[in-house]
Amino acid sequence: MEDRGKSSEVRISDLASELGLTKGTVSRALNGYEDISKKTRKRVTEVARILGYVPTTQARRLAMGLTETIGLVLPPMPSQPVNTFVSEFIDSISEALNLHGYDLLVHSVNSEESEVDQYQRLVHSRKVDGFIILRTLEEDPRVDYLLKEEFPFVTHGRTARMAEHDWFDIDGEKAFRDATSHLIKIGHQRIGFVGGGKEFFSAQLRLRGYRNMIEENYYNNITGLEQQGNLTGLGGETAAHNLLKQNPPPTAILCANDATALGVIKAARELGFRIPDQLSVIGYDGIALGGYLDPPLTTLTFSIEASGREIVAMLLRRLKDPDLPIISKLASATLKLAGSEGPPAQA
Amino acid sequence: MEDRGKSSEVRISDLASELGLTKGTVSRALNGYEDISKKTRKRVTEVARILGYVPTTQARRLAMGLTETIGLVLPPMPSQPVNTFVSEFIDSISEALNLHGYDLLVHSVNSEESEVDQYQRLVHSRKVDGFIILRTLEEDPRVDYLLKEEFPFVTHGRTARMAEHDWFDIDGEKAFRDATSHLIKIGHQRIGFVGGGKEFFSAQLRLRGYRNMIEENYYNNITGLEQQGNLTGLGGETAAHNLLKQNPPPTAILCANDATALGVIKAARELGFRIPDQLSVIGYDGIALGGYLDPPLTTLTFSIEASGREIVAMLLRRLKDPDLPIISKLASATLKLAGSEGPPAQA
DNA sequence: TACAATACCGAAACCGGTTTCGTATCCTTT
DNA sequence: AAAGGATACGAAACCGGTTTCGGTATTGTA
Repeated sequence: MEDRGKSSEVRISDLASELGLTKGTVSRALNGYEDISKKTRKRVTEVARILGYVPTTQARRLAMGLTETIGLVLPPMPSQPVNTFVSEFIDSISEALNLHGYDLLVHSVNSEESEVDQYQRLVHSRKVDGFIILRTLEEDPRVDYLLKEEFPFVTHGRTARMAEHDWFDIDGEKAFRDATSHLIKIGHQRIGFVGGGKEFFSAQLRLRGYRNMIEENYYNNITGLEQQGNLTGLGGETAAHNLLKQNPPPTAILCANDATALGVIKAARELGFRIPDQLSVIGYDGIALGGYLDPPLTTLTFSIEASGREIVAMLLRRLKDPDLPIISKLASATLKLAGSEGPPAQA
Repeated sequence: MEDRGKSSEVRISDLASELGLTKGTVSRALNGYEDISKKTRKRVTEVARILGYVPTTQARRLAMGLTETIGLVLPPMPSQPVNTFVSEFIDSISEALNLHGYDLLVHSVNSEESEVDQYQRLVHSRKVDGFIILRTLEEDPRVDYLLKEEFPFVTHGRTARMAEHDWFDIDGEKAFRDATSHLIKIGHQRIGFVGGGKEFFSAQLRLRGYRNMIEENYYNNITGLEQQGNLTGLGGETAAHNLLKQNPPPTAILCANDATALGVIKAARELGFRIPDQLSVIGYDGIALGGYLDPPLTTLTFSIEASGREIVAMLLRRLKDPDLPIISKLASATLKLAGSEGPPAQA
């Protein structure tokens, strides 16, 4: 309403001379210092509004010694079939950050540099106050580096050093206990599992949940049903082939994520298995698209948006008070029954 | 190799006093000015390396009067089933930008503010040098605003004012001519179309391609086969219901994007149509997940990564030379035949 | 040997803000 | 009426760099 067409090029000094004040006074007036008379403050804010003055972020941040920016370095994505997670996550954290006056800086690692180099550059050039780390590994070099630098960050996912840093994670172990338990309850005995790489800690925890529940139910004499995947559709396909060629084949397969589940389903179809009659499949992630499969994908789901908000809140708390003890939060996933799982066919 | 454990807090003044020089001299030495002796320059760079000096970005940018940052404001995403586009796009543009020393700032619009407000804030606070705009509308308020401010930007997608601004787009019109032509060639006569909202210019152009090809082949007496969708799975479902309850129903349906196609396929299945025997479906976007459907989705595809690189190149050219005439590029999509389309069943 | 040219660096202003400190004016108090 | 304390603002330093300008020491030339 008040803007004058072209972008306001008005600086604080312009405002000051326009008002017959010094820029220091103008700054204090606008920032609510108590040593400014009501009358002057009103005059200043009024003229600032009319002239469309907005402080230059760069200058303000330099003077105050902060960046108000947090960094997100996108991990290299190995041609995932369904990366919807990343965009939703970015959306949610940027919204949460913006709400608190923070900006989100997104970097990606080019092929010539290592991932840690990217972090190092951002730290040294002081472009960000902190990081959010995605897809943690059990032994994570990014975590090692930032801990060494004592630089603030929060991970999405735990690591071997989780006692030393803030983290947020979904309780994948419990989630897979639940899913396994559900399958057992409806009658399955030979339940397969397709995991992620050993390096992904979260995927390992999901395996642990599956394995514990299997052992608790005395099926531990049934072996050879664990497959190492890589969290992609292709990995799911080959793993499924390995499982389904067994005799007898498993009647259900749990997958460490939905992408893997898609691969498993594809391979199962090609081998002539009907889902869910001859094979139950359960994924993990809750990608929206699962609902459009035939049958719709039963999966373990959680709110990406809530995760993002929570992580941002944790990071901002950390930035405000670096001496806080480690913060962590374990949220839970819920089993969303759709159509890709059911009782096993009668033998 | 040379770093000293904790983050380097060494400033240019530290470096200067360490060397017995002034910071001006150090700055010039590091930035390749000609009035510095070889010997001094070597000494400076050497000590800088040992101390791990890296210039503070904020200060450098303030002094030089630039931000080296470009902004991306995520458009509100109405629960899209498959947003894989956004993450891939972000990945590619951030990589391209980083390569040229630019940063990517991602904002999202919270519910209380209008989208244009978000742009306005970023412009006035001088956080970015330019924008990349996604999902253009035919009448796009973001474009109107930035043109008024004479602020640099490149759109992904055309607008009604495309003659006045830089843009990159996929030739959706040609793509849908191709797809329609393909369907006609394999024998289809009743070909349906499910579009996007009227406000999305690109979706309108896809409709135009479809319509032209239909008319050229004298099927223009066949009407009522165009449906207005909204680029989501749900929209596809309802549109498909409308089309398939006709008598006779279409034997093929073209969809303005893959999400819509998923909805169409789901609805078709529910109504008992076998794909592709009784109904051919073709999407647009080339989402990776299409390959995991049964049957795999035939779709019009293009390289998101190449698009991102191209758009970044355009924007950087624009920033370097604001007086350049309008730059634009129309890339083409290719029809990726999979399994969701085929000859119509014999009548 | 004297002088002009050149090479090299120091000093200081500047970018656009914030913040500390000092002081003049005003009001209150005794 | 003089002293004391608030009140409200100006002056200046500061954040961490870059860039212009000017001066001195060194070299080259006559």
